[in-house]
Amino acid sequence: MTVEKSTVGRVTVKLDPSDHKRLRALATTRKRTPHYLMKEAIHAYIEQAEVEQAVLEIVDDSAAHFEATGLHITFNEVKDWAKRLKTDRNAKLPECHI
Amino acid sequence: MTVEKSTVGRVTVKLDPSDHKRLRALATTRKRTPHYLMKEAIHAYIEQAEVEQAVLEIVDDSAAHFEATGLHITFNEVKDWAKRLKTDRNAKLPECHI
DNA sequence: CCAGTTGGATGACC
DNA sequence: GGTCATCCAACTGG
Repeated sequence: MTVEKSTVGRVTVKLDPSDHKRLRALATTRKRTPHYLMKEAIHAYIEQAEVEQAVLEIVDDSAAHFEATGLHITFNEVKDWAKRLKTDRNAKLPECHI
Repeated sequence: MTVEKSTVGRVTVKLDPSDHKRLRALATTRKRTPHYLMKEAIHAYIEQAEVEQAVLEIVDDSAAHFEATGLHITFNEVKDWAKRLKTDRNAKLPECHI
């Protein structure tokens, strides 16, 4: 309507034909459009990258504590923690228990 | 090299200005060009996506076993296993020990 | 300086 | 919304 100026942010990404092909294949498998996956890829990458730095510091520091104390945590707790990091970057690891 | 120049991979991804801005900020922090990160993002996404399906199946099946037996594994082992999955999708979880 | 490649935006078409 | 094509600016190797 009203010949509006969409001018939505388009960014031309130059990727290898191999990547493009795999992207399309993935989209077909997921019943999604390749473009949707590209947006997801960029969006996810940014979120991960921003959280990445925080994770590396927390993990490295916490991991050393686990090995030093010899404590163990359940695999389920590790997964839960990792998922919470994506939405709560200040989420710390749960209590360590034998 | 077959003088062929058939439109090298150019994929225009329409993303929000917020994503584009964050992408540029990330590139500046990493001392890389924004475009390079975009390629990396798509490439990494494909690799992860292909392995994702395998991980979900293995994790779900293995996780149930951990909870059922009540066994625990070290956090370090979980990290090592996750990293190996990216290059070895048939890598199974290490021995469970109390 | 020119050619090839990367890096980035825009217009057009489906 | 999704996809392709073309042009442009900059850096790089010869």
